[in-house]
Amino acid sequence: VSLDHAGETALYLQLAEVLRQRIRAGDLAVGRPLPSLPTLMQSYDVSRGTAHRAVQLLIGEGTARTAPGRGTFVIAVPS
Amino acid sequence: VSLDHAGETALYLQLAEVLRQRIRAGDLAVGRPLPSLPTLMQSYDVSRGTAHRAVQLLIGEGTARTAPGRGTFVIAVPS
DNA sequence: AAATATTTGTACGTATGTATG
DNA sequence: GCATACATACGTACAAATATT
Repeated sequence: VSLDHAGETALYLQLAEVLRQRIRAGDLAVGRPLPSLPTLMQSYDVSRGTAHRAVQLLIGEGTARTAPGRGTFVIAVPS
Repeated sequence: VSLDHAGETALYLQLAEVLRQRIRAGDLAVGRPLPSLPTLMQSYDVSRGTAHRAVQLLIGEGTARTAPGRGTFVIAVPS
């Protein structure tokens, strides 16, 4: 699953939606950590700031929660 | 030997080169540990991440090797 | 044997500067 | 001018491995 770097939709929105889909599909399960920012950066070819912004969306939606120094964990399946 | 915090060259690149020079000069001898990350942070006024990144460059070049929990040791003199 | 300290690795959050559309 | 994106750098925190007391 790759992002459209030339598209009209912001990368951080694309990445957030990809992550939501992976959670819905069970690829990223509740209680498990999201891929780290460095991993997201590599996997989707985005910068730290962009990866961070996407994850912050999920946190704002109540889908994930950050444990400082440990990671960001899935806490709910997004609708 | 101080780093140019306002310069154009990235700090981690400057620090890596300073360490290479110290190894070439024999100040940091083969078989001896590099300064620890906290020491590098203090000595050169950089953050942990910056110090770590510089050391990783030396490791990638085959100049140093990490012994987990003990330190990072000089294993070769860089060209 | 156990608690403490040191060192590394990893990760997050934030800020600044620069470039592009 | 503003939003987006990247690179760099800071500070902080937790875990694992090792060393010390």
